[in-house]
Amino acid sequence: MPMESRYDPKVVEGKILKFWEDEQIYKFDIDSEKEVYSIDTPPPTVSGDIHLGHVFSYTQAEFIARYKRMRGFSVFYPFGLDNNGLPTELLIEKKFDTTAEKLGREKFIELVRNEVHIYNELYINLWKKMGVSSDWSLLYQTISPQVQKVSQKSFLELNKINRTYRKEAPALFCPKDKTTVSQVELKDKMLKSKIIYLNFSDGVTIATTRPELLPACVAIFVNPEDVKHKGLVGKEITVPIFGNKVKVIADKRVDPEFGTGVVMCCTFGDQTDIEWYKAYNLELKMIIDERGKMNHPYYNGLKIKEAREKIIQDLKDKGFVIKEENIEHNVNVHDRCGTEIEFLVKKQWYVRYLDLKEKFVELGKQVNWYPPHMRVRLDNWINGLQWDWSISRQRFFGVYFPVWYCKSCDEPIFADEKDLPVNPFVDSPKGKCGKCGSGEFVPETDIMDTWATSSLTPFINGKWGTDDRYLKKIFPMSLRVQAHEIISFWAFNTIVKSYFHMNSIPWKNIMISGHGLDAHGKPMHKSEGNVVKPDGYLEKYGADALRFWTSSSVLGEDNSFQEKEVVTGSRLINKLWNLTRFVEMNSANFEKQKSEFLLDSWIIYRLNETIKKATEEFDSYDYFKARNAVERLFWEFTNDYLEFVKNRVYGKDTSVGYTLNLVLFDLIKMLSPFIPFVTEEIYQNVFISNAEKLGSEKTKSIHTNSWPEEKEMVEEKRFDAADKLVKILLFVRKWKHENKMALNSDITEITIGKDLEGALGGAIEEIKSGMNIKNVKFGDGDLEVEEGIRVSIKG
RNA sequence: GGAGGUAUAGUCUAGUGGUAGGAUGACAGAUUGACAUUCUGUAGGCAGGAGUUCAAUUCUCCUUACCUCCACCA
Repeated sequence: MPMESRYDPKVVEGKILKFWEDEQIYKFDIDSEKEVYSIDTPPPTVSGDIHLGHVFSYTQAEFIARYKRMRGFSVFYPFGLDNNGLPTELLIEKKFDTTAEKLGREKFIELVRNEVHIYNELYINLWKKMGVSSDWSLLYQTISPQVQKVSQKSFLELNKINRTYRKEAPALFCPKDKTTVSQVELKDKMLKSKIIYLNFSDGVTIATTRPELLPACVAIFVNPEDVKHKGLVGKEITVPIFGNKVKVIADKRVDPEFGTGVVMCCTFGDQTDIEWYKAYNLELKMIIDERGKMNHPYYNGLKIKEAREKIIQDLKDKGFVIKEENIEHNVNVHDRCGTEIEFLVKKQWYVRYLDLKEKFVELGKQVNWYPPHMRVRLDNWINGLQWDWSISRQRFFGVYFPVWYCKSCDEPIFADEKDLPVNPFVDSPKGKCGKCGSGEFVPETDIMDTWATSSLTPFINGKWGTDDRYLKKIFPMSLRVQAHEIISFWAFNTIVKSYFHMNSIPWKNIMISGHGLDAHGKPMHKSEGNVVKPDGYLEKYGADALRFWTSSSVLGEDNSFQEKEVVTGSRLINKLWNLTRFVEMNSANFEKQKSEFLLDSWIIYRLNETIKKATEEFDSYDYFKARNAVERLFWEFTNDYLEFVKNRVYGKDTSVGYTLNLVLFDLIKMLSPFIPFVTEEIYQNVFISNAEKLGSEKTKSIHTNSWPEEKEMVEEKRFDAADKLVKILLFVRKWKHENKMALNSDITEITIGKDLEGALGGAIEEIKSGMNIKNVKFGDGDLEVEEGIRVSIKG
């Protein structure tokens, strides 16, 4: 088939995509006898915000998938979408300028469900266009009933093995919007405030910005290193106005330099209060209610700010105030309305795992980490864990707990596994409360933490509880791919769940990608306005060229996006295209044969070296080093070897035809994981008909063809001679350039050092033909090519 | 504040205990029997300081800057 004179990615990539889909090239066959290679990829959060950073890390896994497929594995490569979480909620709230609270739970959920597919399509289309070789029939979504079922099943199993419990815990709460909020909805804000120095008993002075919380004071803290206050530890101090006594405890979270170095802990004024409450098992005194009003009798239902004014006045009147200062400090406010966040106490579900820290570290070590140092982050995270995993979220759009509570005694009732997935707002439990016999129930209103579900991706992919054949085939998965900032969440929680459910590590290998940065090396953030969208570049240069950029740094390193890098990619693609055209035009007819030419041995030897190197690097997930090796051979092949054998090509020498096709086919194969479209097009045009002649199977697609194997060995001695020949030819080329001669002009005579006569004496014709040299002789060379190689040249 | 990472030509990136490789841009030249989205060549670089060593860009420590995660001032 004659090739088009120009390669147009816009036309070809669309055509190839359709071909892949029609022929189901990437279909996973559950019944295949081949060894399975299963990949656990991150389901991107559907937030409407796709940028080149995503493309960067996702395609890195893609290279591996394609490599493993060519190595003969049955590759299980599913894709997922994480669309059940808060980002999706916020996306829809923003689009319709509404909130879940305004619309009401059921209406809101319906709206999200109806809208989210629009965004799903954006993601899927982009990944398809990028050439992601997933089996799209394996696509999962975290809002789907199947995934909810897996997630609820996991919860029930954890409950069965006594790994869940319910406990009162603080929830973030916005007193203005009267809603619970999540951590990602917070932002820092500098606020002007007053800090009041209060006189407690025993000569203790405490500085506080929240005097209204005084009735909720449950303890007093000092730093253990603080010499000034060492004597206080263990004493009981009396709280002003309210007169109750609280203990003094030493804790390193206290900054001895701030205020007076003595802190009161009120449940709950801020994050530290919560930590202390948990760490020291302190009494709980909640004095702010869900409407943002004080419910302590002292305040008689005042709002927070009014309460502050009242108590300050009261404290002043009674002489407890020593001084007040104006300060500016950072506080957490609700992103949407700027109101200072308060804490509420709600009963929430936890997964008990604090007793297993050592086990988790050990499991982390059983996984192979690429790059290895990334494991340290997991270790640090696990070792620093201070409490169990809270999996309740006071939001709307997510996986429901399969739980109801008895209306009269609050006893939890769990759903039956065979009824999953359940919606506790719609479905009801069967029978009566096992504790009190009541028949009335209320649903759990919280939803599960998004990590409680996404930590189950191996189980979701394994169709756990639906078609366990999958789980048997793919678990533990061969590879997890993810970015580094979520090691402590996604990677860790997946290890936790796999341990509880399967007593196993979830995957054998984990590959951690870096971030794609903007052109100035800054991370892409919406708020910075430096988010680079892929679409324009995809349109302009095609997916192959864009993938060239994503493969241009080592695994785990960040890489800044440079359009020029994409241009470099498209030049390589263009060169590859034209090289193939040249070979096809001149050497379409070749026969397998042994070549007597030194240059042929040289390029075959180099090919073998490259295959070996690329294979090794790919096996350790170092796609970039593999690419580098292949790229180097590619340029040697086209700029050096091909130029030196051109006269043989024009002379229709069939032995050069065979070598050209043999090397080029392997080059195409080795480049195909990186630039899958153009290599497929070349394969379909040229190599599919010659595949068998070149020692490969004739497969439908290059991507299901075999990874190259090393060719017949070239003796070291023969390669050494060939390598010297190449160096001499390169030297002559440079000499021509320095003497302002055309590269195809004639050289009268070259004299090669006599000591090389043994090695090169039989290759006179090759030397002549390689650089258009009229006469070659051996004798004394006056120019040094390199140590041991000397020549003289007559122009 | 804690943990981890990074620092290499104008720019983007490899790599090494002993002459630092590639891309891109710059400059010079060649070419029209595949390719001007070509080819050949030239110039240009290891953040700063201390230490270990015969030898440090590489190993150790410190400083500075940036990135990620965690914590965050009562």
